[in-house]
Amino acid sequence: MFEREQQAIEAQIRAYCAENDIPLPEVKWLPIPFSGEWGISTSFFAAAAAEARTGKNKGVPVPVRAQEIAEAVKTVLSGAPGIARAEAVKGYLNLYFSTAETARRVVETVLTQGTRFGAGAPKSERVMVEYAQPNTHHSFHIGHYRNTILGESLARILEFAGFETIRASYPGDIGLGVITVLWAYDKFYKGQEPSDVHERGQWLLKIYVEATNLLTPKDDETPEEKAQREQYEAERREMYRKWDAGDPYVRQLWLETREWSLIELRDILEMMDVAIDVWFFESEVDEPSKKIVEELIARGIAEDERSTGGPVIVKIDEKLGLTKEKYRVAVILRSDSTTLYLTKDLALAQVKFEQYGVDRSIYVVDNRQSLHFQQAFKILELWGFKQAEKCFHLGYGFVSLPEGAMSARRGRVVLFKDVYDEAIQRVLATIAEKNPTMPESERLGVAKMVGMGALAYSMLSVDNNKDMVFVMDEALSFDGRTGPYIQNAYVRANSILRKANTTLQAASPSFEYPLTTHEIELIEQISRFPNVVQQAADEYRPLVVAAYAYDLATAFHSFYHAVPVLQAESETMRMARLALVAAARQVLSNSLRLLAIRAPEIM
RNA sequence: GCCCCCGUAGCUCAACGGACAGAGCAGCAGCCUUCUAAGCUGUUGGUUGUGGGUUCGAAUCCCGCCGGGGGCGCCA
Repeated sequence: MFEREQQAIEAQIRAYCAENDIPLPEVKWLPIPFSGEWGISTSFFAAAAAEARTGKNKGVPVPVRAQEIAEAVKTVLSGAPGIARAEAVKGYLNLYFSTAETARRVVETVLTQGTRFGAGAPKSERVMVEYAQPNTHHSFHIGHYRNTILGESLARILEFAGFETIRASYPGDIGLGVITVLWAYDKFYKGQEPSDVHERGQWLLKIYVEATNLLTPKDDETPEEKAQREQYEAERREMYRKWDAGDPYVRQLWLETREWSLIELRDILEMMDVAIDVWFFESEVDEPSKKIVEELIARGIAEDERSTGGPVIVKIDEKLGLTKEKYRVAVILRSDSTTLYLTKDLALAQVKFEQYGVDRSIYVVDNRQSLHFQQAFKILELWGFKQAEKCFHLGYGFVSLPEGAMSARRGRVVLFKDVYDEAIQRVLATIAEKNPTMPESERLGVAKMVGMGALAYSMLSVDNNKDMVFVMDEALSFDGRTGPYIQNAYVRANSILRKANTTLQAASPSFEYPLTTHEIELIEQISRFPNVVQQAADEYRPLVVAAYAYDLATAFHSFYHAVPVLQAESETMRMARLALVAAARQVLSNSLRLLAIRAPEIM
């Protein structure tokens, strides 16, 4: 927040250490815990340890020496600008800010910068985030939701941190699963499709499940059943072959059914407030990827076993000279010369870097595919694609259900649309109970925002790489550490400001009065936001923002409960607190936005 | 067999290598003539799976083990 002062202090510390021959590795600033006042702190353990290694001060324990240094530095720093007092405790140097000045600067900065408060300086790097990769001809389930909300939040964070960000969606619109649906639809269901967008999408999923059953060998199969199944299997293969050859009938059938899925997907993305910049389709990189395979064969990286009925493979470990198996052998073309998921990812990487000129490419895809991406990136490297090192797989734990893994085939999936509908119903019920005076015209809109807020937060408040079990009652809880709790803080702030009926920008607030600990804590939280954004962007972790938003909301709720604003005892305090409330509302709004959660004006 | 992820309070999860490991839920006790009680305050609950190592300092980094999940030649 106060970088200039902080740097000046840092320079003074360095100067002191240099004069006294104390090696100082780095100055790391931390907020002072056990608050009640605020400030920054740093420790001298590293310096004391480094000094001990040089042989100086033999026999003096490091913590003791660290405390000595802290005390010495403290005397040097007395009277530094912006610092009310300094103390040396247990090897730490704590610098307490002067409260009135700090409070004014924090609040003013937020109100001046508004929606841009916390944003990072523009970085000259273009980042692509790929997420939202559901298969077409299926329905969007809660696992796809985690992927999409994670990717969207990450994209918003990176963008806000200053990176030029491109959001990419990569629906799986071709592959054996898609062909399976096409085959069954064409054979058994053509012309029977439901009219509702979502029902139609879900209907395709039902067809997929049925078709898969018809095609899966059964234990007690009769010879007739076996013959029937093999006949179906042959038809499915034939359909894939025709698609691959560009057969007009199959292609038309495919485009039409694909569009049903895409219509549903676009509708869902809109519900989630997600705006994709670039749509890639697997089918579009199908042909280009075959060219890469040819090149890999020609250059001896891939081995073509098709003449003996085998596929085209890359023996990655062998090419890298590894003795232990790590990347293994990857199949990059089926024996019938059709491409695989991996094949297409090779071409897609090329498109991203060469056609869209990105500097970095992030793939938000669940952890189970980590081998796939390691293989893809290594093959690209072997191929000589130098940006391979700029590809990053952001894995996350998959979502399962209390009864086990989701399985479309067994009909055991939780569809996003069902959760969405349920969320809205629950919020409407809660509104009826808690805020019966809310106008009817507002209710649905608020219910959507709050319901989606609860769901989004339940996903984003768990670290990416952790698996999660989806339980409706937990995901749609409105109490405690949840999205609605944060939204409610925003609403309460908004309510005060609405009733204040004053314009704030007139005078700059004065905090020249004894601040309560609640005000101090709230200002402390507000001032953390820019660093939080930076950390989240560096680590690719929306969780950092999610945790912060909750802490900020907690600080606000406590403040709200304990500190009168409209009824403050003096006009100065009233104006200062109104400004603080406005600042808190702004930062709550900014952090919710990074989580792709909307902030309702009332709830 | 090899590779990846996870293991922290009864449950679900946090914790830039730093000060007393924190929240929510569940439990218990309080707070609505005052800005929205979707809230606030207090309280119960821990040998961070385990054994070593590195470090002034380890839940965090390294190695081994145990337990759970996932992946491993023509699914995506």
